[in-house]
Amino acid sequence: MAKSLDTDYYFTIFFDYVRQLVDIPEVDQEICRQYFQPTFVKKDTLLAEAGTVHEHHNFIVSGYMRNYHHNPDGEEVTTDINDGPRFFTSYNHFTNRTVSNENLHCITDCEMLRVKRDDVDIMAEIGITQMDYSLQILQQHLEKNRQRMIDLTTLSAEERYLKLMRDHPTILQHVPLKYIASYLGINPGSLSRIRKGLV
Amino acid sequence: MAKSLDTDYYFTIFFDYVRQLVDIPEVDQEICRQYFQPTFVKKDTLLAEAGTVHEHHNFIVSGYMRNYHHNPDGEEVTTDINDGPRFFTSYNHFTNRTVSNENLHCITDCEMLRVKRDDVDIMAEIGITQMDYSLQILQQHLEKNRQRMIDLTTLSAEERYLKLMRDHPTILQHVPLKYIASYLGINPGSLSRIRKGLV
DNA sequence: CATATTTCTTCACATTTGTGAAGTCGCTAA
DNA sequence: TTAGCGACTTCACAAATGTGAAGAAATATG
Repeated sequence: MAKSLDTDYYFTIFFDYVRQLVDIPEVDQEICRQYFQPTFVKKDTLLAEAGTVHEHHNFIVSGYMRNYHHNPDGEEVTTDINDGPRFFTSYNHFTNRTVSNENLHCITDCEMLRVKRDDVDIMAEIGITQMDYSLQILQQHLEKNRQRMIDLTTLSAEERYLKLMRDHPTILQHVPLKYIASYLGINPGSLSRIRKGLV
Repeated sequence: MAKSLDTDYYFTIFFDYVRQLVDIPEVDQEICRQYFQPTFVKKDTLLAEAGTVHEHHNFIVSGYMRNYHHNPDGEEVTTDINDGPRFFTSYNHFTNRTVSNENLHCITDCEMLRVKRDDVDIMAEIGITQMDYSLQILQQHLEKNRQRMIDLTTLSAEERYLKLMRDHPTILQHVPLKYIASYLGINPGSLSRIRKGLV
């Protein structure tokens, strides 16, 4: 019944995060403990690969991950950088079980809670809470996307970097600059010059 | 029972659109006909204003709309441009009934189906279909956003314009260039130069 | 129809950002 | 330790985009 002590706090962090949006009945919490698999992943692991069907829904307890793909020219493009706690999945391909074109890269050591694709459906059947929550979290993501698109269309490269620095200072300490440059849509050389100009 | 003939095709278009993602039982269709209000809006109408709580969920049957706000410098920024059929609502503020910072502007004459905020809840109670659909449509939007962010970070201004031209040629015929420029994150003068260079 | 207003274009110039080569630094593996 | 590799920086130059003013074109208004 009781889980091993050392991964207990995974769920503490997880439930605290979820409770920001919606209440979780005891029953549902137990279901989560049953299906979510505490996982430790070493730095520089490729958790899910482009060209495959992603089998897990991931919740980052701690650590830094990024999402990237290769464009038609073969260049790597980082589309998202995350520091937990947060869900981190390419919803579209995941729910439809289609081949994803994205790679999930653990930049640092990561503590995660993972749930298999099939188990998501089982959980959905058991309780409606999960669906309700899904709606909310999708909306939250949409809102974040909206802001990021506004930033990309209205801010200069330097302003985007400054904003990232202000809003997510720890990312800069953990994530290689080349990924940050790609995420911000800035050439690595240009980012270097921008950083130089700030001191 | 029967609706007036001239707005009947509003629902035809609406149901055809929804059916691309999910089946709609007859019962649900009747509920939709009951709560969705066919609306005709003249060109250059401000359908919903920043600083207010948006009271309607909008489905564009035909016409061109845009979403814009004013940034801290007071400059107008177009964040989305749509040609129907499509839903068009700032989900986040709508579902939470919070004051929106966005303006919904009908660029051309628009045919729409609108449903009041309160009625959305009633419909949700009646059937689960609507919720299931919401999940899907939110995911679809997320996917579109993702692609747009990729374009903004990896394509040049000219490439973004060319892509819009290729994927949505009719937008160019109906939407003033200043809005398109704002949407693409390009200075209107620069867009003019880019267009000149293409012939 | 004439006028006023808005949108779009054009231009010269400033600024920002990209590019590719070269160099520095630090880490890792043999 | 040393060689090698990847990440980051630096530089000079090229290219792309922004800016503001002026004018042309289109559209709205009386």
